[in-house]
Amino acid sequence: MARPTMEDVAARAGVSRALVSLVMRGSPKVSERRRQAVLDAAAELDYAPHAMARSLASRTSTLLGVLVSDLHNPFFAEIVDGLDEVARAEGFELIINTGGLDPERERDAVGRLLSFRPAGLALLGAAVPSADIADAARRLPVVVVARPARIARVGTVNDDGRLGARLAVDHLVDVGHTRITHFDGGRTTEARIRRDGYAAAMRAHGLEPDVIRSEYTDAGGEKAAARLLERGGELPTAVVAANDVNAVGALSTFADAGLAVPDDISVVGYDNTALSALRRIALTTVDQPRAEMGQLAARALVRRAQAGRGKPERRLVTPSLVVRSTTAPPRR
Amino acid sequence: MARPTMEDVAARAGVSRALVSLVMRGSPKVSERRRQAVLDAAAELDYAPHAMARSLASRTSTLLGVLVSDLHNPFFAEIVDGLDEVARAEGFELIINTGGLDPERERDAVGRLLSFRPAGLALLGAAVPSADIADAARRLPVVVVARPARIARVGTVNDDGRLGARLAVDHLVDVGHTRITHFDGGRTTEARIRRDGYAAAMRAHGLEPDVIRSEYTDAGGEKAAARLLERGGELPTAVVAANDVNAVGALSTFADAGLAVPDDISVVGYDNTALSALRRIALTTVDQPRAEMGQLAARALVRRAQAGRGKPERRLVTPSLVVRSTTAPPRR
DNA sequence: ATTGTTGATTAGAGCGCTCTAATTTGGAGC
DNA sequence: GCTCCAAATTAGAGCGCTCTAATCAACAAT
Repeated sequence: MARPTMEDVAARAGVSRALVSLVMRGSPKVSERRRQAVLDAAAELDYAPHAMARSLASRTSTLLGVLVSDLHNPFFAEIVDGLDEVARAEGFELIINTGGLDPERERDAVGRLLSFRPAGLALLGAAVPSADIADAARRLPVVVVARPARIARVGTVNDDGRLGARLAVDHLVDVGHTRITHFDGGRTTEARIRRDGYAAAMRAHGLEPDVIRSEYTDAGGEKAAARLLERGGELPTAVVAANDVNAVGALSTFADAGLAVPDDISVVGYDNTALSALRRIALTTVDQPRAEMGQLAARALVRRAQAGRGKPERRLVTPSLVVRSTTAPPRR
Repeated sequence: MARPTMEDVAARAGVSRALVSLVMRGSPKVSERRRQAVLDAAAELDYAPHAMARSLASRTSTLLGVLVSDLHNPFFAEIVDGLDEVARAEGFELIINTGGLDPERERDAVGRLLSFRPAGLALLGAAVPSADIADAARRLPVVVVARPARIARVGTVNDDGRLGARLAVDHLVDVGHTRITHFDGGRTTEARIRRDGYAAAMRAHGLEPDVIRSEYTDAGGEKAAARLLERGGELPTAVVAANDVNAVGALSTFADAGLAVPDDISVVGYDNTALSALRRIALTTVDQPRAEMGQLAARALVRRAQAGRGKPERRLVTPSLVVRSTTAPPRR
């Protein structure tokens, strides 16, 4: 059960502990003969360096703290995939906590992550109070992903939600729609940006914006669609939903009401999660490059961790439209 | 940037380092007066213990290593949620790596996790060679989740796939089906168990099993359905799919072929992922209690980590049927 | 005052490693 | 053989903490 230490390897190889350390770190200033001896001894003992001891002694860390608001949401899971990919390549490990969008719990989670003195901290769509983020950013590189924020020393990675919303509107206008309603994502900054983008795009086409308050869930989409139907008056011919699950909720309600999609009404989602690609759903949607966002975040942290200092970047990735089967010219 | 150490707190509070250590660990044998002094000093300096130093000195760890084959799959993400919940409650943190079902890469990932000397290791649906798992199990508590395995000293948490498959078949037979085809999940042990469960259940009802080789993906479901249609002869009236995404793939193909679900053909999924609950999909499926599986795994690790020794458990959780709208009596 | 006794506090070693500075080695050059 | 020098190796301190054993304080009992 007790694993061998560097001391054991040194004894077996007939060298000093320091030499074993050099070999383990791949130092070039070790003679070939000794290196082999050490490597052999290590292999015989099945030795592997103790990452924590190493970290403590070298005052460096190969840990990246990650706080995910909701792992269960595939959107974040795919960002974590991107983080993981870069972390692996750069020799870092992810230490993950979830926050569940509860500020108190998220503060605690951040504190626990920081107690490991990680090399950097990534917050994915988290609701941690800005003041705490700022505090953390004084001690280590921090990057906030999928939540627009301007906090001193804090890097961000977001998609250009304004552009994304415009892509959706432009596409619908292109195929002939003029009455386009937006189901929004609620009170978050991200939702506000998309909503503003939608409104600006509508006005640019000389059209009247029409927003129904909603949220980033399946049920939210159902309710918003129901409200739209109850509202009376002329129905829009297209809907720009808050995100993919919201769109799928709307799809359900429209189907129940006997409305055909896309013939009676077109629907555009947002995120391009795996969900939208299912042929059964085939949702036209705005792609957010999630893996890329995760990669950018990880690279930013690694870079700043290694460079000692370095100013945080605010990255805006470019969304793109993916046209599937839920949009078509309006029936005239 | 340099965080205060226990030494700093001790100096400020006018006590020894050891006393600060006791206070930080909530020891009862500290006078109230000193405790307050230490707590105040710690607060003033914004001190927080260094988890790695603590871990090194105490020869214990509050890290649980987690290897996820595919985080992007919501099934695993929800298991991680369960792990995270228990870990948080018990004062542990998760250190996560993904393996992508590539045995070589997974071996490496396990090695990296072990270099942190975690208190336990959870493998979620991973493809790590059994020999490596056995090796790891010699050094620390290991639990394999969602992958039936019998390895010395290794705990497991799985659902009873045989029962799950039977639930699906029984339900279909109950509502009147007799020609029921299974799209299987390929070569994995889990898939074999479900396949055997399906076949046994069919025979128990005096029916002939009929399996089409498939896999745990959307595309796999589409292909299997296509093969079924091309095969000619009388079509089955129901399909037990490998899992939810496989079922959704089948749904798409059936829709394209003009087959109505559930009127022309019933479909049952497996897993009860969020996907199946979408009203647009409303898939009848077998629920695997994923969060519970994660919780059980975490608890098993924590228990064994704290108990020193302790024999690994093999837990079998009970799946249950969730009837939605893709199953109905066959048309006669 | 002296002696116990119990509870509170601390000294000091050590966890497994890295890092700096010092020492040793092995030739090259004479 | 001897000197010098660069390359190879090592001694030893120290990272921030915990743990054991020893010391100290306070107070009741004699």
